[in-house]
Amino acid sequence: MDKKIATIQDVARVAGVSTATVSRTLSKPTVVAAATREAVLNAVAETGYRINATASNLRRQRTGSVIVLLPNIANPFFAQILAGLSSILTPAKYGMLIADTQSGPDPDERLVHYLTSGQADGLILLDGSLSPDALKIPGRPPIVMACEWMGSDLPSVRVENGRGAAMAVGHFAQLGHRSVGHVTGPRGNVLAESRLEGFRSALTSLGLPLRHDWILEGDFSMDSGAAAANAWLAMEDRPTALFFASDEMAVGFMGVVQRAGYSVPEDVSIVGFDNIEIVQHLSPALTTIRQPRTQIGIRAAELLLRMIETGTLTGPSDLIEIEFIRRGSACPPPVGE
Amino acid sequence: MDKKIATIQDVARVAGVSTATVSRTLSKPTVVAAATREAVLNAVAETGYRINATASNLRRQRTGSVIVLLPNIANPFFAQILAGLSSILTPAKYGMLIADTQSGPDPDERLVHYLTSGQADGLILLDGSLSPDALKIPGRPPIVMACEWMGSDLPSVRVENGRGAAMAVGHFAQLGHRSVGHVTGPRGNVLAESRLEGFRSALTSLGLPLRHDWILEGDFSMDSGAAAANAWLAMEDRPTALFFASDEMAVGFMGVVQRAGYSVPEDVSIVGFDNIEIVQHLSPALTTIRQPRTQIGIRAAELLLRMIETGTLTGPSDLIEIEFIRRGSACPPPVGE
DNA sequence: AACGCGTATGTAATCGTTTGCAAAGAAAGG
DNA sequence: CCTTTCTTTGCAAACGATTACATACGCGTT
Repeated sequence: MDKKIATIQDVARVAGVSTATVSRTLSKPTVVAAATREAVLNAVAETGYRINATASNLRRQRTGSVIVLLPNIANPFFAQILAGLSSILTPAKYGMLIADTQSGPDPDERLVHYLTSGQADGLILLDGSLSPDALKIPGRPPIVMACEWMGSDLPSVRVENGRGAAMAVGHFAQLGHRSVGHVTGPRGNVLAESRLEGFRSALTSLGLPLRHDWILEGDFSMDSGAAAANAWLAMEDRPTALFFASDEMAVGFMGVVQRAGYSVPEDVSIVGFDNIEIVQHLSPALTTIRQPRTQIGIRAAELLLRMIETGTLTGPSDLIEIEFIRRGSACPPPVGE
Repeated sequence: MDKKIATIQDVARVAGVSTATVSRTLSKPTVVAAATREAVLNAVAETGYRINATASNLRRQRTGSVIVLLPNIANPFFAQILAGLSSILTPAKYGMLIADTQSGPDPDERLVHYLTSGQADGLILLDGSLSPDALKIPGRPPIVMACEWMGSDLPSVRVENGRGAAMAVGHFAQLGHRSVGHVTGPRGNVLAESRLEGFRSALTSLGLPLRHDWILEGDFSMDSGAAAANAWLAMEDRPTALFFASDEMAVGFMGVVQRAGYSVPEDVSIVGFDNIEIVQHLSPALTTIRQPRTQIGIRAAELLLRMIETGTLTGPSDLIEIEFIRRGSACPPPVGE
């Protein structure tokens, strides 16, 4: 009954070699003679030796893990990005540490904490509303943004948010809508801002009216979509089409208006953003802008690994194509309006 | 420009004390004299010292992180459990390492790998379909199951799956349904099995017919719910009520039948399981069984931390209350059927 | 003066690897 | 037979913290 776990010393003793040779056999097998190598591998099997990651990391001055900082784990939107990240990090022998900025008191402070704590070889940021000041920290590990970030030149993987908004507005215009509204993401969030900006400029370039009372503030959540629905129901002069900065808000909206006896898209056309899995199963299925979330995760992880490997803090930014997905939640506006 | 990060040695030098004193000041401040403590803290501030977790962990023979093993990160169901876990682990200074069993080739092998690799002080399992053999490993870290597991006596946090199913069936019976079907989770998954079992025994104890062709196999996903809908539509003799082993399947089902021109609940009553956030925003809002997922995560994390702290491999099992949530997706069966 | 005791600090070993350097031996060339 | 070069291995010093043990000092007691 071997209660204690074997160390490299034990393996060395069993194999009749030095610890150095064991270490080399495991890390660069080509430099040791074939016979020795075999002896060592046998000893490893016999003792059930597993390399102690902590000791290895200490000696090699690395941690073997990257931290993913996101605003809210419970948001399914991030879950798929995580899946993409994991699919790259795991095979590369990096652990994926998850931390959410919301759970603590001050999000920015959390960021600084992780930047300085040396707990990770790299960071991936999924939160679009963190302060850029944190970047000044000397000796910080490489960071990759997996979304846009205000005026920062951090390496990033992002998505054409503005163009997505323009696609939505263009679709409405093509269907004949002239009164188009927008439900935004939280103020201060870059994703929200750039979608709003895209919405605005698309409206003006298409010669459609831009009405402030048709721009409703949301926070990406379903509840805020439901709130927007109530606001919409209470309006005197309603827009016939609404572009939502997130699918979740569109879902919340649809639930309320449908239960109020209105029909989507006959009474109001809507387009979401993200293409979360569920929206294709709704009735009507939601027309939306697809963000390839797994892809975003994969690219971000690859980029970060490259930076860690080469030891640079800068890197290219990657722009990922989005796609307009036409389903059943938008149609021409009701006649006579 | 201090490129290099300060070590405990630097702090000791600046403060004019030994490294031992610095370490003690930081870990148990009461044992050092007030004046020394202040000097050390000043030195810490001056040098910008951050404790090196890797070195600390090596010396203390721990890792400071726990691994969460789940079947599929992208499943929003787990996201909230993760949030609960995180809310406990983070304040307790434990990192949360996420790994999914699906991404690799052999899930069981992954489990064994993490069990033996010594990368974590503890494990939390969210996958209901892993082999119990893995537990035999000597010297393994403590494990907590956050769901049921076949015939294992691992400490766990679980939910009254069988009772949930019985609640759903009871509700249907009370409304007057006599033909009740079930869409299951994936075969071999414990959650799925116990809900199915609960469904079966509830039917018989209520004297309702148990028909095999009314039990459809799903896999918890929306797509499988949609498939079940097509199967239902194709039936000669349809059940008037369906209990789903997951909300997601119920959503998939509802989408298909609604687009096929049927109405929920007038044509078919449905009840889901989980109470995922979205279902209250659907129309009709889904009647379901609520599992307090954040709560599950919290309890599991607390249990695991206690086990780590006391160094035991066994612990109590925690049963979390579920709740029947009546919304709008079930009503009395259509007359004349 | 000797002793005991408590408090505060320092010394140095230790955790388990990795790796620069040196040494040993073999092969090759003159 | 003496260099030179190459391959293979071992020695021992890191990596940066924690902590058992030793030491030093102050102060009260006998």
